[in-house]
Amino acid sequence: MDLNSLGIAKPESQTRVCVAMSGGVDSSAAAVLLRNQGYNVFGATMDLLQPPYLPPLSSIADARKVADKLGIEHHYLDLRQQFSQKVIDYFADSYLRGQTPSPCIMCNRHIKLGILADFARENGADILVTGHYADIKLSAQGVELHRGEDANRDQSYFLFAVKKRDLQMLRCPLATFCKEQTREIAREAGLEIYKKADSQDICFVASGHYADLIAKLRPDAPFRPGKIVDSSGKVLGQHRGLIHYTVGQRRGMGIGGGDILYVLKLDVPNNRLIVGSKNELLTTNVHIRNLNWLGDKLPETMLLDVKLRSRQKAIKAEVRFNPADNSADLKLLEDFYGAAPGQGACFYDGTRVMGGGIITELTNL
RNA sequence: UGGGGUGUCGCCAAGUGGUAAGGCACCGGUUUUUGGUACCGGCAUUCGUAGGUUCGAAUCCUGCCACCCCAG
Repeated sequence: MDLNSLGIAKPESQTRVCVAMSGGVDSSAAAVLLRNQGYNVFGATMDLLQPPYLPPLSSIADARKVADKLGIEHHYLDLRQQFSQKVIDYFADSYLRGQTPSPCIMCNRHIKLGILADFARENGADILVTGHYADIKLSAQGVELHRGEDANRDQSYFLFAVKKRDLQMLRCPLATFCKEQTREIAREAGLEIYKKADSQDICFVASGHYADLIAKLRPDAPFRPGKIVDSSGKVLGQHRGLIHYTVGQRRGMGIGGGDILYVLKLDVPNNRLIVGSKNELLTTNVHIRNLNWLGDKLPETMLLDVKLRSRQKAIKAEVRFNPADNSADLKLLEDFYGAAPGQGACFYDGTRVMGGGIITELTNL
């Protein structure tokens, strides 16, 4: 039996596809595409937000309208509790430790894939489709996750922590379209949402006010002003509370007169912000935990390209894996400034995402 | 009190008669499924102050003020 366009050995009409429908342009267009190809499509919309977070922007209603218009089955999932635990709690607790969380990575692992993938399987789906901009390639060994063609829009970084099992059923059909084409698909299908604005920023935080949210959730977080010191301990100024800073940050310290200063470290126990020159920010070794491997067999060591921040280009690194505790040590072979604990380290072998982990410690030489 | 020095944007700092460089900070923007980085743009009609000389001064002269150093 030949494989259909989604890599399943069944006719389209018997291939059941769950589309994660946010109510936005991308996921709606994805639903259009698959329905038009004759797949047995159903939509699932996750309800993620509840007070005191941002209101859900009417996207659930939009998703339902789109499903109706397309004439496909639609399911509503109330995941507010799970989202709050797996993403928002993680986000807040990370700040308590003086780290810089990547909520989108956790959301993709636990919610958008994780729970939703389980739901899709329970409802007989062979495939889960999302609007992510990343390239899924099928090989004899299974599904491979690759970078999206357009490096500017590539979202593969945010998917490295997805469970291998969930990745097997993931497809991202938008990876070959540009945004205009995607909108056109939605418009041609008669969907009103075709001109909706792109989403951005953290979905549960009003732009520019994440500290307010943490203050509500974790009154014990490091909000108190304290000293800004250089690496020798010399006091240079006052910070507004460690919560407002991240390693590698340059602005917001208000210290002028000398060279450019960057945040080197958040010293939570002493409530001090340690700053220094760009040279001091150079990171040579990074330790990661929560290793997620998407390749076939975990090697002992491997030369990989690693992306340590979403918008930073990948650099070469020698990675030594420690399967015993699911960690890895990276020796960076190119200059990298400002790796921040809490951020994701995504591994690439060429265009393929091999997995990654969460940065916990740095060594600057 | 005597001798010397300094006073230019929040900070550092060019500029010694021709009509205020630059850096840092700050602000704004671009990029963006993480408020980082990067990139772009803005930012002293005014040079401690009051007078004077001059066609024209932050730059020369005088008084005053402030701070610093040495002496006492």
